[in-house]
Parts: sequence; structure tokens; C-alpha cells
Amino acid sequence: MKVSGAKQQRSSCPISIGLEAIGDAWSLLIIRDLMFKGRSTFREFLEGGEGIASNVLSDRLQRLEALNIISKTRNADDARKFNYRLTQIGIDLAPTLVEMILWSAKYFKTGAPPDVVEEMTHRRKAFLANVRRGWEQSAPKAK
Amino acid sequence: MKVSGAKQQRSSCPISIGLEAIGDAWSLLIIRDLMFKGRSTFREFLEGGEGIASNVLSDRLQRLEALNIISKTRNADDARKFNYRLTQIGIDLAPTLVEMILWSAKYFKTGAPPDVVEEMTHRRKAFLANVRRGWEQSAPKAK
DNA sequence: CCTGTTCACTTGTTTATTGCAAGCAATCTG
DNA sequence: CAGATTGCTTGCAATAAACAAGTGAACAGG
Repeated sequence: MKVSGAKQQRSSCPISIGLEAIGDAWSLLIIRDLMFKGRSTFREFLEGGEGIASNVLSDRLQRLEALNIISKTRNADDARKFNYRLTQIGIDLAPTLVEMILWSAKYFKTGAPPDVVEEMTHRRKAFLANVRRGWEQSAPKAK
Repeated sequence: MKVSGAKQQRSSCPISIGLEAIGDAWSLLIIRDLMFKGRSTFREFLEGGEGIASNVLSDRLQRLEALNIISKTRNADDARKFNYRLTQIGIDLAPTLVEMILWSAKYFKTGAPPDVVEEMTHRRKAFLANVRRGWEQSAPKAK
């Protein structure tokens, strides 16, 4: 499967451009896994998620890496594995994800834990700061 | 073209559910047109946008209506036309759209006007109140 | 080492979705 | 009434996704 994307952009509208980056059925789920679920390897994305096919996962990881939304490093303990991680650009999607979660939780039956929804709603800033802190702490160790 | 969607959901995760509703290449653009660009008819979506095909537009409008994100009424002046409009559920996507706009504008070259980005960033609440006010004013006239 | 397993992909092949051109009934305009 | 317009629908080729089955490198145990 040739890596999809990199075709010419539809317009200069920021929403259109955003959608070209992450507006498909899977990219945002991978970002969610990285941001909220502590997943970081190919296998974890493949099995923990909603049933993405391995070729599609491979394609999306390459796209996201090309867009600089995630980065890829070899796992120090097991050279077969890679560790995927959000970049600054990726972690900055947190507010968008949070708003989408709140919207879904408000209008659809979801499995979102009410206390988390409550915190996102009323202590949004603190919640986002927390997400960022968690991300910083997972920083790859310096050599 | 049979209306797509209405297949069983992948998971109870709010992000996954949100993506099933609006996580395709076109739905959010239609919502953007309704929310920010004052477009409301089939023709306007078709021509003003990024080049959606008429069959896909038809499909997406039906899906969004089925999800209660938009509503459809006949135009009083021209019975050939329909007026599409955001519902409460639809207008509540405004924060998500705004965050996505800010993210895109921050990291990609977009055509977003700097003053609007500035207002979204620093007077976010007022901006959102404004969007909602505009939406309320466009309410269909009572009979 | 040798065997078996795991890992991150690739490589076909089938199936679903999209893009494109054309067509259509209902409605408007002259 | 003769176009033109509007909101779709239909048919078909092109593209992308889902599914199943590899592949080679790396690890774990004997």
C-alpha cells in the first residue's frame, strides 16, 4: 500500500487543511490512543483499538509521521518494537479532542466516564495542563 | 447511492462515536459552510466548497439530517430549494471547529484571517457567543 | 545454535466508497 | 410554452479500505 495523502490540497481553509491531516476514520483514534490511553506500539494500536487493519495502520502511522504529528523511535529494550509518540503538534490536538469528546458525550450514548467529562467541562484548563504534563513525562530519555 | 452509515458502532469511545458521525472528508466542511459561511442550499455547498460531488453531498446531507445535526426545510420563495440549517446539536460543534481551526492555523499555512484567529484565541467565549447569536438570528420564521 | 514466537510491516485479493458524467422530475423565469 | 435551475439519482470507472496471508528481523528458551 503506497502511503496515501500528499495530494494537492483542496483549499486554504484551515478546516479543510485540518481534515486533510486527520480527517479520516482512523488517524484521530491513533492520536487518542497516544494521548489518553498510553498506547505506543504498532501492536497496541492494532489490538487495543476498534479493529484497524494492519495495512491501514501502517499507512496512517507513516502519514502522521510525515506530517510531524507523531514521531517514531526504536524501543531500547526490544529492537523489534518502535515507540510512537505525539510531537508538539500532536499534543496540541488535545483541545480539539476534548471538545469532540464533550460534544459526543452530550448528544450520544458513550462510554465516557462521567467524572472525566465533568472535569473536562468545568476544569478544562487544568485537564489540558494535565494531559500535557503526562506527555512531557513520557519524553524519550536523553542518551 | 444508498445512504451510508447506520452501521454498527466500533466502540463506545466518544471520539470513535464522534468520528462515525462527522469523521469523514466532507461532513465537517458542510457544517463549516453552515456555521461560518452563511451557505444553506445544495447548490451553495456544491459550488462554494472544495469540489464535493453531488451524490456524495446528497448522501452526507441525508446522514447529517438523520443524525439530527442539520435540519431541512423548504424554501418559502422558491419551492425547488431547500434550506439546510444547523440544529442545536450542530451548532454545538462550534467549539470543536474553533479548536481545529486554531490548530491548523498554528501549524500549517492556511488562509485563516489573522484577526479572526486572534479573536478565537483571546476572546474565545465571546467569539462562540457570537456564532451562536448569528445562528439564532437565522432561525426559520414562525408560521 | 536451533526452534518457535513476536514484531512491524508488505503483498495480494476482494469489497466498499468516491469521483465523474449524465439524467430526471419539479419548479421557476421569460 | 420553451428554456433554465434546483435537488437529487443513476451508472460506471477509479480509488481506498478490509481481509487474509506472507516476510524478514529480532527475541526467548532449550
